[in-house]
Parts: sequence; C-alpha cells; structure tokens
Amino acid sequence: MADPKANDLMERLVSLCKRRGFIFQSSEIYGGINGFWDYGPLGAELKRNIKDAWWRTMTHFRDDVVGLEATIIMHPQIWRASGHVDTFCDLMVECLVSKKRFRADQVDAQSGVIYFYTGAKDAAGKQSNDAYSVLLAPGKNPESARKVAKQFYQQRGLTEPTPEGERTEKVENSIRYNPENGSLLTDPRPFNLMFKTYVGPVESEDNVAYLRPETAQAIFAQFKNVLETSRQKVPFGIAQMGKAFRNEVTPRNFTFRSREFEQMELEFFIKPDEAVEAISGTVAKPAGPGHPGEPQPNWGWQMWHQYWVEERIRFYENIGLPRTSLVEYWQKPEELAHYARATVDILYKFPFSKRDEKGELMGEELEGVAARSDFDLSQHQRFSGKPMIFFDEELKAAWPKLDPAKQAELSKRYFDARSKYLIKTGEAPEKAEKQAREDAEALAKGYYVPHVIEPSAGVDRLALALIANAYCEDQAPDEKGKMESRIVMRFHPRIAPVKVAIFPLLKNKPELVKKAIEVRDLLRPHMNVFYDEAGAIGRRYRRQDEAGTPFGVTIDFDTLGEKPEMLNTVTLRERDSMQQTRVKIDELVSLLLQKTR
RNA sequence: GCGGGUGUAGCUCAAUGGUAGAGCGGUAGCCUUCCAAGCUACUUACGAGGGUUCGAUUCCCUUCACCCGCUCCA
Repeated sequence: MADPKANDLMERLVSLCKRRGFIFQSSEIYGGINGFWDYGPLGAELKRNIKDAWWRTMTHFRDDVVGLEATIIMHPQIWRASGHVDTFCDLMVECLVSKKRFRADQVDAQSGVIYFYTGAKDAAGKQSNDAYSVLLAPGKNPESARKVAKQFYQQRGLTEPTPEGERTEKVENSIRYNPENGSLLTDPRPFNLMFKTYVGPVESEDNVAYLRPETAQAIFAQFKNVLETSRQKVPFGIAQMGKAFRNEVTPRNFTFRSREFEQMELEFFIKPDEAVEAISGTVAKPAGPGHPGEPQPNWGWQMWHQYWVEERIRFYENIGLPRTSLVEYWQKPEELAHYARATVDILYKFPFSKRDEKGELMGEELEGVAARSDFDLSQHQRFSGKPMIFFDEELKAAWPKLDPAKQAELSKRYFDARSKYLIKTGEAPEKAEKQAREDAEALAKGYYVPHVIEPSAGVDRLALALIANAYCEDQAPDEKGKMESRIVMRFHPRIAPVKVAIFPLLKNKPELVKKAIEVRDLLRPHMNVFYDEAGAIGRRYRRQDEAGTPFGVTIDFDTLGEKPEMLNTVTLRERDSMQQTRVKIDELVSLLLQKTR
C-alpha cells in the first residue's frame, strides 16, 4: 500500500472520474459527506450496463433463476433472524484517553482505588469542569493517576493541566475502567453498523426499523411466495439487485467501501446432500479445479458451489476483467462464518490492494460465493414460525426404494446436521433432538429446508474495478505525426457507457451535419449514441477515448457521394487501435450490435 | 476512533498579511477534408465556521472532506 505509484494511479483515476463525469463526491457543494458517492452521466450509464449484464446473465439467460425486487426497509425481525441485530448491536465502551474500544461485557473487572477529579486548570487560566476518574491497582503511586488525568484534560484543550478536586475511594470488581491504563470508560452505548430509522411519525423503540445491510435477506423472507408463484423446483435461484447500507467505521479507497452501495445477489437453493444421495444414489464431488460443466442431478453443495464460483468468474471475464486481474480466494476454516461450509471470494487486483511477500497484488473483494447450508431459511422458519420447507416429489418417490440400511444412514446424517444447527442456535438439547427427529422423518416423506449457495457481488466495487482496469495511458500521434500521450478508457464494448459517437467531419457544412444526424437517429434505437460536431475531428476522437466509447462514426464528403462508389459509406474508427475502416451505413446497425453485445 | 498528510477554477499547479495567476479543459464564433491544429471572446476557485488584525487565501483555533498507516469490517 505504501506504493507511491499505485497511489498516483488512484489519484489520476479519481481525477478522471470527476473530469469526465463518472463519479462525484456526494453533496460536494456542502463539503461532501463521508462514505457517499454519486455517479455522473457516464458513471450512471456504466452502472446500468453492469446491472443489465448481471441481470441478463443471471435470469434471462437461465431457466432456473427468477428475479425479486424487495423493499429496503423491512420488518425488523428479519434482522434478528439473520443475526444482524445481535452482531451489530453490541454494547461498546470506549477509553476516554486512548479511545480504544471494548465490548462492554468483555471488560475485565478491576479492584483498587479510584481517584476522582472535578476538573482541571492550566497555567494560561483555561479551565475544564468535566469530571473524570482513574482506577489504580492497590499500592500504586497516586502520581500515575494524575498523569492519566492530565492526558484526559489535555485532550480537552488544556496545556499542562493541573487536575483539581482529587478524592479517592476503594472499589471492588468495577468494569467502568480501562484495564490497560486505568482511565474511565464511556457509558456503554450500542455500536450499530445498521442505519436505524423509525417507521411512522413517532420515534419510539416500537417503531425502530433498519435500512437493509444486504439485499439477501428479503430473498429468504419471500422464498415461499416466489416458490409458489414461479413454478420453479429446487434447485433454483432468486436474484435481486439493489441498494444496501452499512454504517462503516472507516469508509476507504474511493467508492470501494461506501456507506450506501448497491449489491447484486443470487440465492440459489439446492437439495441437501442427503436428498441428492437418496435420489441419485451418490453425490458427485469436484474432480478438480475449473468449471464443472452443465448442472447434473447428482450435484451436492460442493459441485454447485464450484459451479457458481466458475460461472461468476466467467461473467467477469465476459465484461472485460481478465482472469489474471482476478484472484479466487478460498476462505480458511477459521475465517468462515459459523454456518458457512465454504466461501470463495473473487478478488480484483486494485491499485490500492496490499501486496504479498512476493510483491504480488493480493486483491480486494468484488464478490463472495458462499455455501451457507440451510442456515438462513431455518432461521426464518424459527423466527417467523412459518415453514420454509420444499416438498420434493423426486425424493418422495426415491426414498421407499432405498434399502433400509441406506435410509437409516441418510436419516442419521440429516438428523445430526439438523440437531447441530438447532443446538448452535441455543435450543435446549431435548427440544433440539425432538425437532431434529421430526425433520429427519419429514425428509423421508420428501420435505426439507433447502440449502443455499450465495454469490453476492458489489455493483460499485465492480464499477470501480472496471474503471481501474480500463484506464490506460498510451502514445498516439498528433496531427503532425508527433507522439503524445493519450488517456483512453478501454472498457469492454458490452459495458462501455456510450457505444458509438457520431461525427460530421465538419460542422459548417449543413449537408454533412444533416447526414450525421440521420445516422445518429438510425443507431439511436439500438444503442446509446453520442453526437458531437464541435471542434476538430481529432479532438472529438480523443474526448471519446477518455469516455471509453469503443466506436466512432464519421460522416464525410464521400458519404454524400463525392466519390460515387463510396456513397453512403462512413468511417468507422475503433478506439483501442485507432484504425479506420470504411463501412456501409446499411451495415452499421448489425455490425455495431454484434460488436457491443 | 487514533496518528500523519492534503485542501486555491472542471483538471494540474502558481503566487501573496493589501484587488488571486497560468496551462489544460469547457462554451460560443471564425477557420478547418480524419486523431487534443490556429485565432477571438467568454466561463469558473482560496472546503466551511470562528478568532487575531485597519485588512486573512496567507497566522491561530474548530470543523468538514480526501489520501496514507493503525483499528474495524456480520
């Protein structure tokens, strides 16, 4: 990260983003707001193209995934079931001197003598009336309490303060003081990374709601409705894109970690391995790395997980991120969330990424592909009291044909998995066992809570990756053939904000302008076009290079028939190579569609 | 949250305790037959608030934002 060149590159990227209208600081005229960014004209197009590509790939091009668009504010119980309220609402205390933060319930109890102060004064006559206190272990020098108190009052703007009103008191097992330096801690306060709001006019605890910190939970909450209306059967997926909000401690690295951001998430529901085995006899295991091919009935969670990892990497390659710019990172067992069986992060090597010991960029997360077992649906089943089960006719038909030993083995495995889950969630052992036994009996009749594979990607991170990847400074000849540096955004045509720019060679020749407008109107229904007639043609080309427009079409006198054999042909200029070819206007639409889809 | 750095025009950068300047860009016009040409005009800034001062963009304080490191990251 201490790489000054990388930092330069990021600065040039940020500068270009603003100059060309990709990304602006939110609320800039008021000084900006930390962790929020806006997309300008080109950025908005880029983002839209990213989302369109994802949506088409994930839903339109598949039979087994359907879409959902849920609200940002949902019933607060959803965030209890998901675990977000608990993990986000820890009571935290902070040291008043070192600012170090502790979980309130994890501060070690201290015994000793408390030195109370009523305030302090300094030589310049400045005064603080803030009460403060320090706890010292028995027998320690009172001077060290005064030292800590001095630090405290210094932070309140006093120079060389003298603490006043000292008084002492013995105390046993207090958790109000920092075990490391004895300083008083703040009162416990909730430290919540979810944005909170109130539904309705009354700001009471009953009305608290949260802006969703991820889009995924709505998919689980609507699982039954989608299942019943979509005519889908497990395995199938539900896709959703949308805004999510996290009150990040430290927004960093331009838009990479923002407080408001957009996600593209798929929850792909699969049969538990026990059901797969009952139906297919065996559960297929990955033969090795790489794409496992078309989905098969005997796939368990491992195959499906690998499938989605590889599908997602293909997606990134398809919109122009080379395989070499990506890193496939398998989370280590100790990094996994407790309910996750495996998670693969797909990383992009950003300029600001840290480097490993070999000096290689390690990459930052664009997407996580998690195998989450049946945790999420089970949680919502427990919290809502509504069944989140799927009736699997294949399983029901297959089960009675199994020999009893196999039935017993599968039942036992399913029972173990279910009871493990239930005990982890804090159910009493007897109750957990009873419930798990019911679940295992239901399995034999064809009922189960589906497991899920979750590919979850960040739109803004991907936009930033595409911008970083596209940014290129190369050498191009000017009018006189002298080489000068050119900034060009080499976006893949699929996601480029503008697909083609249309230029009349000269602005002051009405017949050229008229023809150019005709061509613009011809292309407009098919793709995003940009018409530009101002200034020299070279300048207009270069402007489009910085916007990342992959093609330019120039209308000249030959188009109008100055050389009769070239009537109704135009110059097609390609951004990366700067090569020009002569093409017929009639062929433009199909040629450009082919190159930009 | 802590520590360090930086805030002057759309961008890159000057200068100054006394009316803020350039290059590039943008807009309009003239000109211009394929890679940031030329000429003319126009456009726009001291991040915000407070203090010191006759006067502050400049000095001081506070604050906000951005960058870097630490911390955090379901």
